Amino acid sequence: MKKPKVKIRTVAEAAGVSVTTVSLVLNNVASARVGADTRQRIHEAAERLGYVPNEVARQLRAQRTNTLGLLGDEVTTTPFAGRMVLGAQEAASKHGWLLMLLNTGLDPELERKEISALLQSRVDGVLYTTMYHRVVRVPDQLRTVPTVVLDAEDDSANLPSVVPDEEGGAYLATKELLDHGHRRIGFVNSNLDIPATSGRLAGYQKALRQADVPFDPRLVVSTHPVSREGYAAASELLSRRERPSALFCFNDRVAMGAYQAASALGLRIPADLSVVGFDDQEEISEGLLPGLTTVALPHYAMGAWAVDALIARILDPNAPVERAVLPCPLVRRESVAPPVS
Amino acid sequence: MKKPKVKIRTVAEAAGVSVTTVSLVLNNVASARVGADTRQRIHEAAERLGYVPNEVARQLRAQRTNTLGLLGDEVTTTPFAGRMVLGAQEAASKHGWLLMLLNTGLDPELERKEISALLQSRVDGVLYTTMYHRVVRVPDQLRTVPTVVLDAEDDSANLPSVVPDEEGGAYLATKELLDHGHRRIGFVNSNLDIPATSGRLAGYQKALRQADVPFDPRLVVSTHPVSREGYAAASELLSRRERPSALFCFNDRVAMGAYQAASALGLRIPADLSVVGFDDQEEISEGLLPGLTTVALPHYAMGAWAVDALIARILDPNAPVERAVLPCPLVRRESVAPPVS
DNA sequence: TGAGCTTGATAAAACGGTTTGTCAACGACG
DNA sequence: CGTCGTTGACAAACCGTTTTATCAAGCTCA
Repeated sequence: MKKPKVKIRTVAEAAGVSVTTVSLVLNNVASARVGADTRQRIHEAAERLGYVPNEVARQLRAQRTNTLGLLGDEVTTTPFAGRMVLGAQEAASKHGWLLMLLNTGLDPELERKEISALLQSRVDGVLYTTMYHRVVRVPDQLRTVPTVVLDAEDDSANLPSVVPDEEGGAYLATKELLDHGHRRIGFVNSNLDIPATSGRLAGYQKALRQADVPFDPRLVVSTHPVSREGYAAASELLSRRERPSALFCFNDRVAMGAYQAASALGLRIPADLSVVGFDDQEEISEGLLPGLTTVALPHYAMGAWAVDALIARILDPNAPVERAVLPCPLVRRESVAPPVS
Repeated sequence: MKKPKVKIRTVAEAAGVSVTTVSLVLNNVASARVGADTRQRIHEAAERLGYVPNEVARQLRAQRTNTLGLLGDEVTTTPFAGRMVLGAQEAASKHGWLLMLLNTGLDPELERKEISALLQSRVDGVLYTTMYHRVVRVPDQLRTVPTVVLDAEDDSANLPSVVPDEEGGAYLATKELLDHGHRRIGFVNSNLDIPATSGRLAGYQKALRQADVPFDPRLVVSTHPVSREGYAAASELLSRRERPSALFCFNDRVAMGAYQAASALGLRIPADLSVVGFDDQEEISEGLLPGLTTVALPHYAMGAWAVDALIARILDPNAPVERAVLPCPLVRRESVAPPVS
């Protein structure tokens, strides 16, 4: 229970040298000239005493904390974003930086003060993130600290940001179905006003166009993108006289509803109906039978990219403002097969 | 782009007083005697200059960071644990503390040094957590810093910890089925050697005993608790001559498999079969049709409890070592109904 | 022999706050 | 009129590092 706090001075005295010398040696300062024997003694003393430098003192002196703040609208902990946080965390760790969690609550007035106070000199930069891809207004208080927008785009467009390539992902999904021979491909889109809605529609259309399949607006239905609504939308689509042979679903939850709709209609997947989802929420995509072919959101990669970009900006404030759009890879499972001819 | 760094000295000069006085006034030190007019001037100056104290300097002086480390085996960001992190984060925030994220990677040797270095004086305490409830050996390096074990129990049993009441949750789940009149209740348990397996079995048995329903071991099957295996296990159970009228599933993923098994066998839920899950993973429990009645793991509450306990211990190292077992509430949806008589 | 390098090491000044101890001025009181 | 307590304010020490500037000693070379 004793805590004789070994500080740098302790080591210095043990090695019979000055504090300066210890610091120089332990930090491997290139310009320092210290005899080999002295170095030896210092290292030994430090080792023996179990010396670890006080990081806070260091931070004060260096005017840098090597810490990033992950600031989000309750996001940070949404199950969805887990991998994004992980990507950020591991990237930070790779650079030797730490990640601090900050949730913006609901009271913006209160939050404003709190955040700027907490941020003050505790973090060198901020990852501003949202629960899902959208356009945000970054709080003014962040103007003073290097910031990167994660899984979102700021309206002013002068901050680095990283978002998923919604269009590219939808293109891949649709193309996967086309490549298997499908021509009547239903699309259960969302009815939310977010980039994913328009982006995925664009990707769907692009793939069709490229395959010379005429776009039929009647095959596209919009709905609130949850399982229950997906069930309803898919049921409607699949009950038509000329039913689609495949369904591209806005997300995995919708796809889950589609599975249930197909089951209710006696349609087997993928024999009678092919389905592709979006998001790759593993509880769903892996849990469904058969496994759901879907498009993965690059959460991990986005988190990592954002951290890299942020640290780059901290180190060099004049670094260019990049706005990344990361690819959404197709994850093949068992829900796609050629249509019955 | 100017940054004339307003520090406490700036305020002092602006108000025409000493640094000491500014500190005293701004921190509302009770024992300080400062004239009302002077206070006024200081507050005005601080406000006008937008002064915010440098937190790092403060930490150095106070020898305290008011920061907690959330340390886990990749946990911290598992979708599952999102609400746990949120609970911890919000509790910390309530106390005015911050949360730092640390993932223990895979290389324990490397990790050891890294962690102890990072921990050194950057955090005042550590939340040691795991992906799911189990017994862990807490790394030695944590012996030096106040630690609370979250969603796990340490083998030495001398650290505060908080875990879900597996038995109580299973009891509630089973009782819910019994209360609806079910007597033949199948239990698809996990085959993993974790507290949840034995605890949930105990709860299941306790509920049966209390309802005077004899325990029939043939109604219990063990399997790897994922959807696919759940499907197989449930199929087997439901294909028996005397099939159970209800299924208690180890977790929601298993329940998801059970839904699919029921569907394949032409059994409607809840008319022909009642199902209760465990975990309340909302993507599943809310996504299934009908909604899955399940037992929620108290992730949020556990996170909050752990933070409260940790801060209490930091403030008073002699605080008693509590080991909490938090209740798992039943979440009713639509998957339970009386059996067909 | 002394001027000038080089080597090895250090004292002291930051970094930006908090806290302790001291002190001058002033009114009250004996 | 001295003494004492109170009030209001501040100087200086401290927290644990890093870094700059300085210095003594030894060596080289003219």
